[in-house]
Amino acid sequence: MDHSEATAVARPYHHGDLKTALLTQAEAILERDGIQALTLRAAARAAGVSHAAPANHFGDLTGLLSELAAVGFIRFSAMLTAARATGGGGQPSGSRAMGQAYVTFARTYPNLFILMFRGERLDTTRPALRDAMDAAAQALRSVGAPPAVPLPPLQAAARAAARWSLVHGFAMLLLDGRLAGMIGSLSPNEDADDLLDAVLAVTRFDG
Amino acid sequence: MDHSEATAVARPYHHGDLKTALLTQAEAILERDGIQALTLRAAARAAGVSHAAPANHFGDLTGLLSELAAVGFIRFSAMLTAARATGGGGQPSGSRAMGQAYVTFARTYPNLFILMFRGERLDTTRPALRDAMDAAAQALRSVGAPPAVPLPPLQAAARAAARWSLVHGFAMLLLDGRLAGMIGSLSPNEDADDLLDAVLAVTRFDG
DNA sequence: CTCCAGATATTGACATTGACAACATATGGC
DNA sequence: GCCATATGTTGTCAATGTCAATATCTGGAG
Repeated sequence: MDHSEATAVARPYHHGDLKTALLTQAEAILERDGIQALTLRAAARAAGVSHAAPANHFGDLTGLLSELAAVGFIRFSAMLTAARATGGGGQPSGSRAMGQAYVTFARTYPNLFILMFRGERLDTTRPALRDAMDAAAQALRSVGAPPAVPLPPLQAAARAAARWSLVHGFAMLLLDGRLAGMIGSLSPNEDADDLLDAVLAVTRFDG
Repeated sequence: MDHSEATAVARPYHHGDLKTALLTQAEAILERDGIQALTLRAAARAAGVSHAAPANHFGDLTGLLSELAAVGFIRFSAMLTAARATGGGGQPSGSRAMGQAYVTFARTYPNLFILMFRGERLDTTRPALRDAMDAAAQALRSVGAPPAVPLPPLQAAARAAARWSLVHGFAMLLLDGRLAGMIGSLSPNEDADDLLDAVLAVTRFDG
């Protein structure tokens, strides 16, 4: 990996690990300046390479965004899995902890989260993205203790979809500022986390 | 409104109702070709005017998208209000009917719905958009019968946020294809509407 | 060790777009 | 009737995605 010297003076023709560097810079641009500022050329500039260099690693802009979303899904899966392990003691096997982790991820990496869940500009046939999404889906699916008596498929699917929809909708509305009014009307010492706690406490999936 | 003839042969220098025409064409482009195809110049072409004409009515691209989102919110409010009136008899004052109307709107105008709920490219300080969003928020807020004994603010906010998050998250995940696997695993004669019905039936907000 | 095929990076070009400036034309109030 | 203003056009510029042609490096076959 290390080519002795010649790394500092005149940068070598080949970068060495440009794909990783581009993804790192792309995420920095995404969170600092927004999705509209995340262009192939901006990532290339940030990495110190020519404007066409990214094409070798990602093909087109969709490729770069898809690989970046894959990075996000891997990180997302790790956070969800860690939350399930930590909040293990609870009744619905870490369901609350995972809901909080879901929203925490969205608030920590807001633009990345939106990119991940906006299929529009993603190519889900890319293996890296497909695999990362599968991992995240599996982490999510492991929520909720299996009921004593097995439910009919529609009921089981409904509970899973309802749990996911609740936290996903909350995260999306929060990121878009749609809950700002509601949060502003609470006590001054209550914030979005408290609202989420109350939402999770108030909602039951046992129709 | 009608300037006798001279409308058919050589189009007059002034369009007459260009703002409306541009919005109509913009929505057609949005739903037919996707958000990335909705450009100022494409809308101008579709309306048969020069590439810089839209600037007179919308300023910049954000202006066009914001006005289009406003049109969407007005239509959205009308659908929600109609659903509440129709499904009135139910227990939680049309809550189920409004949830279904919410998702029906999203499925009928998917790209418009996503545009409306992606603040990124919208200017919510535009009066038209601000007003339309306020109307929609009020239509949504009118869901759920006020409880017999008034709840503490956090509880009340939590129920409202939970209802909204549930249907919004379902709509978003559905539009993004994230529920496709779940729906595919149901009976062949069950679809997204059935899953939504089951989700709404299974979920209670009475923690 | 040599050499070359492929991977990696650069340069240059082109069409498209958003935005702006300068100008043309129609409209409505006085 | 006349002009301030709204509305529409033409021309231009920088930025971007994408492609083609070219340059440079790397690793393995011989």
